[in-house]
Amino acid sequence: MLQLKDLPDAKILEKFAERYDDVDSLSVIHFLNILRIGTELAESLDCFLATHGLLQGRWWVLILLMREDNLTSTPSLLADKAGVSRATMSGLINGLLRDGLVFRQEDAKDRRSYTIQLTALGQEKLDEVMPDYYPRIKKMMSAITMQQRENLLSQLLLLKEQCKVFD
Amino acid sequence: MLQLKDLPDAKILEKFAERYDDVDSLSVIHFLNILRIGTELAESLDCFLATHGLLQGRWWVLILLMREDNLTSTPSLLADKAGVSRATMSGLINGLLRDGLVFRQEDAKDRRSYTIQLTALGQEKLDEVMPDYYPRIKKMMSAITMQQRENLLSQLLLLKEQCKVFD
DNA sequence: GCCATATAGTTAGGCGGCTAATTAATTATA
DNA sequence: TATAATTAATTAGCCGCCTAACTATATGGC
Repeated sequence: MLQLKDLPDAKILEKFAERYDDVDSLSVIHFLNILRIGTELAESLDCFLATHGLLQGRWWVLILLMREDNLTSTPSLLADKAGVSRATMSGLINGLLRDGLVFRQEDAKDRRSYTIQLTALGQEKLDEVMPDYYPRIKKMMSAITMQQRENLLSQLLLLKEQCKVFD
Repeated sequence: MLQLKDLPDAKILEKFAERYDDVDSLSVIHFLNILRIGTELAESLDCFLATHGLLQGRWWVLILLMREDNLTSTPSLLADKAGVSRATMSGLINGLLRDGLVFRQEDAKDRRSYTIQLTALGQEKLDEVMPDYYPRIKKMMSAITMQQRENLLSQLLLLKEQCKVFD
């Protein structure tokens, strides 16, 4: 994420261009603005979740469980889907267990493993958050037309493919 | 940041729409994709900085100092501009001091305060990183036309203004 | 001039993420 | 079948961020 608040303007970049070759001021400004706005959108979401006593990590675990037909998954699958390490998932699950939002069932077949299932309390938590979440997302996205959204996404996707410039 | 890897598709959201009203699947998918791509762009930058032994926090401090005519600033100004707390800036500055990339001058007027200045070594560090950074940014952004970039930014800006939906 | 208030920076402690090492169990192979 | 390799989860320890509390200094009425 880009925490930087004081983004460079053309004047500042001109100064840097005196010392360094190949400074394309507009590219830099555009790139940083994209990162900055992404950060602000994500911070808004975090802030919203906080009003429901949740952070992204735990919220996504609950949602990933609710996606499953039997409301059940395993720590390693959850880690992969949530995009965190297994160590981090251990911690997230412990917190959710402590609060009674999920419960743990030993796996009879593989004694190294266990499954995690959403509890009624976990479902209640989602039933509190999601009906507040979806309308807000709908409202936010309604700020731009469907055509604009598709353009936006396709252009972001082009940039994402260019992440390889940093390899 | 959106760490989630397994973004929901229309089928999953349909399932959620059975339980919750007002689920606009496309809005959710678009919103999460924007956050996800933003996260990936930021991760690429982090990864690039890591190859030069830097993380964003310290890198931005060096750049903020280089922007100044006398290569000098104060901890609190740096914290505001970098978008981190003063406590965090204390830690960043200590690390940079330890590595000799900045140095500290007491303020004769106000004994609570001091100034931080970029050292020759700090400048060398930037002279190593920036000539590697700018061409990559230029190359990345060249994936989309100037017109597309402006559209992209103006649409992202519209969404950013809608962050208020989460208040 | 003195005390209340404000301000600059640091410290302490918490949190969520990471990697690397560890424990325990399963699977494959010689 | 004994052992090597793999896999699942946890633990330990680090890092960067945060807030709240603290220290030291400066400032502004009374």
